[in-house]
Amino acid sequence: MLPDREKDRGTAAAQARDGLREAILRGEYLPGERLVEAQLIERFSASRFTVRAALQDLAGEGLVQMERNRGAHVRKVSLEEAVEITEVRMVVEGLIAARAAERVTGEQAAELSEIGRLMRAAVADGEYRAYSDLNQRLHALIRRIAGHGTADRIVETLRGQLVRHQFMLSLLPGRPQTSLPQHERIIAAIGQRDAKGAENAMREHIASVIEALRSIDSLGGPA
Amino acid sequence: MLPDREKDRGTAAAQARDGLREAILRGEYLPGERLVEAQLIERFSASRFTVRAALQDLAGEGLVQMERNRGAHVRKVSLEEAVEITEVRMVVEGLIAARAAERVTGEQAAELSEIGRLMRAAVADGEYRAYSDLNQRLHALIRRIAGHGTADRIVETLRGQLVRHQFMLSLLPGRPQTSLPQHERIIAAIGQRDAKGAENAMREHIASVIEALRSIDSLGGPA
DNA sequence: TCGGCGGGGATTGTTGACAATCTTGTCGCC
DNA sequence: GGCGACAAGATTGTCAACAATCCCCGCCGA
Repeated sequence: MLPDREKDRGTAAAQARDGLREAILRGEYLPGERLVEAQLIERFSASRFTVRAALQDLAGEGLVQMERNRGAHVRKVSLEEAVEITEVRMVVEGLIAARAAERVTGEQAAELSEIGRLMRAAVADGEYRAYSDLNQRLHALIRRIAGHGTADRIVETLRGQLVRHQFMLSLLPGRPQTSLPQHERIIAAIGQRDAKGAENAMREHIASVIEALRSIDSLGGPA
Repeated sequence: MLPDREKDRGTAAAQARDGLREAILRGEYLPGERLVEAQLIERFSASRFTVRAALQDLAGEGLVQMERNRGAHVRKVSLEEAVEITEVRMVVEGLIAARAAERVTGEQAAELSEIGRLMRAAVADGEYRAYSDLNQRLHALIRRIAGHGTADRIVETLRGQLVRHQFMLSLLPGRPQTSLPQHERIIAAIGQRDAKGAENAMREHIASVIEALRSIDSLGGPA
């Protein structure tokens, strides 16, 4: 989906694009906020040409929205859209998990188990920030094991569109207790090279994320 | 994934982008062929600025590949990539089919059945071109019923990257006989509002497309 | 006081020119 | 005759200026 971008790392255009993406993902620009070209020019010491190219790229990734003669805004993702995006993530990460189960090596399986152990420890100690990091590491490792470039790019793009919602998710009390056993099932299935089981476990996991997403809204959701 | 583009329909930029996309999809520019800006400027009577924007957009869709200082090429999709892309399509269209089964109205179910009847007739009469068109109509209708914007955009983007391979698929003798019953099962499951069944039927159908894709290669594949 | 109507400022859209880079063809040397 | 360096041409990368558009604000009349 996304084009390979390894070719031009370091150019002004790439720097502006990556810098702006980071800034948006970090929450420096809030959803709906206007991205004025002149400001970005100053911030990234780039020309308008470069800034516009960066904005167009990020529009392609779904992070910003451009309207003719009205400029660029940080895209606002409604709850409904967030659910849709997560539904797609559910099936694509399911595919990734299945493929990871088919291709996993012994060493990689051990790495997965190690993450699982760290996760249990983090939950037991109430270190939710660490747990959240491990969660990311787990999903990333599974994707690396699967080695599915197309699915990978899509998931990465979708994830970018959700950072804001994901962030709120991690604040939900009780989430780790819910997701820990799900993660363990995923790890176990991949370790046993059980493709179908891994896919199901991953889908159930993300399905529960969708439920959590919905519950966020009902208790005074995003701004 | 793709940004909404209804805002600027009719502008020079949109015309260049859509025109170029059509040209690539029509096979007017072959995979690997260079897209020289000067030529495109003349062809679409657009400025370089506009042409570059169009190229960048299509790069975001995965149709063209841009390399710094080396210009834009029509992206070449290897068999392996084609399989990957179709695998993702398999799971995402599965999601779409499941959702279509949940939301289908009586009228829409009748429309689906009608397409099924026409398909049977087309295969019986050996009208494979008509069958291929019906195939597209069927998938499009299912997507419309599902009303899943995010999944829709992704499938559309992926489909674009495969036109060349899809085209060859339709030439495979015996394909219609294989896929007709699969289509019938999809239609039946959606008609019965059987979400799980619809998803499975769709996935089996596209899984068989993947097999067909692989077999194409083994008998003297794409240039 | 409220609603329509310009005017001014800000912002984006577009163009053409110039600079940097790559590709190709040729020449000279080994 | 083959190989590498060089130069010319082609192509893309970047920029700054100009034109078009929109939005907000104050003004006028009902």
